[in-house]
Amino acid sequence: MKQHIQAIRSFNRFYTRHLGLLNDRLLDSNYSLAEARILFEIGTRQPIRMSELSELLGIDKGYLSRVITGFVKSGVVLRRTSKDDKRSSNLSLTKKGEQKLASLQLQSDQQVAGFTSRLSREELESMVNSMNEISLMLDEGYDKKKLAAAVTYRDKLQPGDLGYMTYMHGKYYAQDEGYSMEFEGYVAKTFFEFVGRYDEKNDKVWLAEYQGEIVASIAILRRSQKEAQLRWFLVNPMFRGTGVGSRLFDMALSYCRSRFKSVYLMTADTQQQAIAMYKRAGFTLTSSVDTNQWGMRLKEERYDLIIS
Amino acid sequence: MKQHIQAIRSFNRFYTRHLGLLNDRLLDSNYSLAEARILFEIGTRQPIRMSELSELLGIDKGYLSRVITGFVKSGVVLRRTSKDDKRSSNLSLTKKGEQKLASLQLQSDQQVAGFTSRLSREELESMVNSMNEISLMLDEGYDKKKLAAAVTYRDKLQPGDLGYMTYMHGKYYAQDEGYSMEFEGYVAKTFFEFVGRYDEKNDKVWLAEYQGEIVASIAILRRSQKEAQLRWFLVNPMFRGTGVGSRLFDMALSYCRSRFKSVYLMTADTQQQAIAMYKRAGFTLTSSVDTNQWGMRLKEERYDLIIS
DNA sequence: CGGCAATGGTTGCTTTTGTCAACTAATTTC
DNA sequence: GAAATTAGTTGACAAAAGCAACCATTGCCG
Repeated sequence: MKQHIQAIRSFNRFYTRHLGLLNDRLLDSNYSLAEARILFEIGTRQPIRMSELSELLGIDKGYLSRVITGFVKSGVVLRRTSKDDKRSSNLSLTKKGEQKLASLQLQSDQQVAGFTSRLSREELESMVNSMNEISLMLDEGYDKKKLAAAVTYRDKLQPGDLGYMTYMHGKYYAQDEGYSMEFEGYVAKTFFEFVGRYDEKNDKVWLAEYQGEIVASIAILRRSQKEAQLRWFLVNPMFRGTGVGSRLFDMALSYCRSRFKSVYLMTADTQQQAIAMYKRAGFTLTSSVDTNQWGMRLKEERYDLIIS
Repeated sequence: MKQHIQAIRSFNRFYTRHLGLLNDRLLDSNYSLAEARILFEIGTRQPIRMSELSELLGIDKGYLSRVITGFVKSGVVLRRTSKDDKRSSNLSLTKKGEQKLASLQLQSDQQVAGFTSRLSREELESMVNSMNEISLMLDEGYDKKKLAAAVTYRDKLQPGDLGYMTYMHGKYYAQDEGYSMEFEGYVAKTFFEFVGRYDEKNDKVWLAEYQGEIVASIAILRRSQKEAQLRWFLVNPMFRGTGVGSRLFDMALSYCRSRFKSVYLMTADTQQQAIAMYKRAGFTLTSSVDTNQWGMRLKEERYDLIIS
């Protein structure tokens, strides 16, 4: 915790300096940082009221008023009294303002391009992902729902997916349950078998991704004409409680309903959270066997769901 | 490219605002942002010269001079003329300065803690990783060497490692060579077999990690009393050309030299970069078979190295 | 060695940036 | 329909920052 805070403060210092460098160069354009920010916001949100601007940028309304007056005088901004509320005025850019902004944007783009030119495509992508994550998490209204909203879903398997799923199983089961590494070998085996018999028409895998990385998985395998098996249901701890898991689960179940008469799954009795979800969906315990696997004593349980 | 730049600029705007919020609250302490930054730098780097400070923080030396004079007057900073160079002076904090800084730090810590309190441990960790990456890449002196310097190495297998290695094989071989998904299944199989016969005393795996994620791997498997096989040598594209690969390769080879009479490896003729490295180390081509695997026509080659 | 250029820092002067409070006009609330 | 609130303006002022001239010292080069 403590060291995380130090790391964050160190980043804040670093980025203060970095933004300082960016802004220094901006001064060539006859616009101050504050002016450029204001111009930019008017440009992207026009028409916008002054109070919104001042709120958005955290700038004093008195100061803002003067800057806007200057903009109006120099002909880059149009100020029109609002019809709904004669106290306030709507701000928008004039043709000239659009031009000024465009050249400012270009300059800014080039600057950023300059700072990132030494990065490879992979590095750049990775950095942009990092930036997106930080914005997301530090945003005022951030909560688990926002995180979940940044998740995308797909049901088409890509190279690397099975490996990543193996990784997740190995890592999280060891982390959460203390399973030994044999478990990961076992999972690798199930995937290997799966690749051999994979039948796209019947077997389905759904994946949830965040920033290009898999954060949750589930699969349905056809076991007979009527019966399917639910497998590899796993959610990255960071995404538990976000609804990502239940969304995948729903996708899988609704596929089962359209296609099979029954579904079963194997799990360990320690998987309380998942089991609760299974039960809520109507699954019932149909067998329970004591085993001594993956370095643990546990009950291997089978749950079945008969589809009405 | 274009959209990456937009994303970066968007992040810059976001963080400008974020830092603005942080700094507003800082003003309670009677220190301006600039003063706080100066105090902080003196505190962490003392003794420090004014020219260094001005360079470090990007602050005008005239302005800095005045701020320092103020600090000296209020008794938080000590200014002593340097012995080596009578033009410059060494700055350090007085007892009082240390105290002021400590309380400033505390305040700053609490502020950051406030902004991150809603994040879970996993989220916080993920965000800090992101911040570290950004600092690294935007740092002035950044190059591949710096990236490589942030890489750590280990030879102890952890849960998840084999899965992650499978993932890397599946993803990168598909991306770089166009291999089909069967290849990943095959790799999964080799790992599964490996877990079954893994003998810590003879078989070794080395992994390179960056921000807690595996970015390169290599392994040596004992095949007989005298012979070993080199396997799973793979480097994340972002880390190619950084020396991470050759470092792993050296580790593996030096283990072989201490333990076996010969090493062999299997590869495809398309792996030009890796093959060049093998040859440089003294490996020679000993067999080459045309195959039709993983959706490709390619030569499966065997390279051997006799250890003198 | 001497002279000129460069460096480290100070100071005066200036502009930019920002704050605060008082004020007007319009709108909302009760 | 009076009181409170909101949107924006303005004047006065202070803080923050930049610029250039300047001094003292040091480094460099013929």
